[in-house]
Amino acid sequence: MNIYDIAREAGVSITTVSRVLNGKDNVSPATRQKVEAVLALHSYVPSAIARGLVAKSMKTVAVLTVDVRVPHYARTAYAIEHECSRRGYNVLMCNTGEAKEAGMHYLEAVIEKQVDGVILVGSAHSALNTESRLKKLLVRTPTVVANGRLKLPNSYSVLVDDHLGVGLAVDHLVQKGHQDIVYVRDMDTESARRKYDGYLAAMSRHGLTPRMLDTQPTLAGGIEAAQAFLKLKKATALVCGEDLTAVGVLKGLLRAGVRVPEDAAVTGYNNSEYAHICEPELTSVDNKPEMVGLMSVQLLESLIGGRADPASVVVQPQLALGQST
Amino acid sequence: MNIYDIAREAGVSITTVSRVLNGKDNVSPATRQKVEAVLALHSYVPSAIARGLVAKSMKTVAVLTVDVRVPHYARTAYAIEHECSRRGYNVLMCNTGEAKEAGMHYLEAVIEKQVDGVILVGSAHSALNTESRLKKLLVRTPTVVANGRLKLPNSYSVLVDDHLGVGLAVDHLVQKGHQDIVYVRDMDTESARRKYDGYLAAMSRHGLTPRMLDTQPTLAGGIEAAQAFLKLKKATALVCGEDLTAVGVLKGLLRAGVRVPEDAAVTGYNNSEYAHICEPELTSVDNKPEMVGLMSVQLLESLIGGRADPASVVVQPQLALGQST
DNA sequence: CTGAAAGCGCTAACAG
DNA sequence: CTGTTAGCGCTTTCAG
Repeated sequence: MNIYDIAREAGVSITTVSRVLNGKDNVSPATRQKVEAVLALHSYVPSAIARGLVAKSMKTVAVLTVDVRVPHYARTAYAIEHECSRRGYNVLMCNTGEAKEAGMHYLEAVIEKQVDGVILVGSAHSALNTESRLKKLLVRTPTVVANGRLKLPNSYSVLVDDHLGVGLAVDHLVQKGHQDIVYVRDMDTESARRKYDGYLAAMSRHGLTPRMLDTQPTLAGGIEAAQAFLKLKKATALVCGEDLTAVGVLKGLLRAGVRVPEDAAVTGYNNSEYAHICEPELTSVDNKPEMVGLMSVQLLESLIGGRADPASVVVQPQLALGQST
Repeated sequence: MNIYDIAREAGVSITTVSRVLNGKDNVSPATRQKVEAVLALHSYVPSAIARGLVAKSMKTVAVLTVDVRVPHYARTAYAIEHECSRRGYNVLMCNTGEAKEAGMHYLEAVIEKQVDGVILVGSAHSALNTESRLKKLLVRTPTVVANGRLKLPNSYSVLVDDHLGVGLAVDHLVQKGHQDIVYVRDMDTESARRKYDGYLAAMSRHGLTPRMLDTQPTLAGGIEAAQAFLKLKKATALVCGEDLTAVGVLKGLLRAGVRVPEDAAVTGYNNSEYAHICEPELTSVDNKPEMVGLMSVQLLESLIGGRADPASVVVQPQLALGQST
């Protein structure tokens, strides 16, 4: 059942049907009614593909995350989808994993589908910068990177000031009287580097000596970090790069009989559900994924619309206090 | 840059370019090479929209969940996307929320886009059964419901045996010596009803008296349930309908100084990350979202392919032991 | 092995 | 207000 069938059945031209379909006003009430009756009778659904061919747009944007199962990405992706939907776009979800090849593969697929824009979530995607094909692939497609950067002429970023974020955690601990604050480094992305730099800067600002423990961003990684922490002399607080790691640290400390926050304080990052599930609840840096998602879509649409002065945006994180500090 | 430009530049017909693009074998090596050179030179990307118009398929499926931020849905959606991608499909992500209207709205949008199929995740979508438009909307679109049902001729389900799942939890508690096992009911979906029925059946099977507490599927809801539980006389265990609720219950018990599992045992449902984050870790029913996602895609593709005998599938949950029982 | 021509379902000038 | 006519970029007969 296509527009021709409808036109024939209503005894009008396809142009008229198209006009009714698109709510144009240059159709007489009588004709409109006649056409609408036929439309309703068959529950007619126009083909967005055919429309897309003409309009060169399917009103679709692609969102690439490493893995939507990671709560922080899920929140960002949700916010993006929500805002896109509000603006009449649908969202293609892509879980790229860590491998660059997979990311490129997804990009190729969605570029073929002529998505109106692409949002890359997470600084893990910065690795794509080394792909020479990338430039050619994305020349015609507006791209926004949420919390990362891409060196391309038509790509912009929404960045979270992670440097400041970790600083907030350190300042808070110092204010609580801590001096020997250890950083638990758990990832190796661009964003993770900004966090660590933020820690170093904050410690130096307070005239304190930085110390760092390396581990994995998992529960087990956190537990190991806690064990390592307990062997350090007179360290009293841990600043973690991820909530999950912080929860692991908490577990490790509690299992060793260390009281939190009395004997040791812990901070997390992301202020995810994880931070609220554990007991005591974590003090964590809220890096505003909903805001980042919203801004990303705003930025993307201004790029799609070819509007002037799209500028990269920086979101300010906030410290969310829990009982772990 | 379209197929005409390539054809002109390579000095061949568009038909030949199309053949090269699609890897057909009826092209001479020389011609193929010539065309491929031009293709590569311009990093040519064919338009999936134009192809879609001819093929009447964009190799896309829509996945509707209430909210991807819920870990269980995120895991299911991830599994679906992963499997779809493997089979050459892209996935449209839709967060419908609880309202039926929103669900219908998303369905209309993706049906217009001629998705090859739709996967509805979660029994919350069963509410759509009351929508009369639904039937007309989905007549031509293969539909799979993951953990729910839709009364439509061309829709099939992948169901989790939640009745059995809760039964496993009860059996385990009974085996541990518990008699007074309370059910914490936290949702009102089809799946939640199956869980409660499973509880009742299991209790009756063991000749025990069922008791039930009603609350919300949130941390706060769990905490309230724990408080209510403590007022009951001689109850020693709680079976919860969701991990998040169970974590709340745990929190409530620990805060009241009740030791888990010594004084009271708790089980969750979903075996999500939540279950592992809390201390002690939860014994939880693993309802296999990855398996459900995989089966859903398999089923959907057999529907799309018009293959014979697609049948609804039932997945068996398993009990994942933690330290909370 | 190669190309001409028709058409997928729709929108958009351009005439009436 | 309405219809005719071209495409949008591609695949697919059907002839050579």
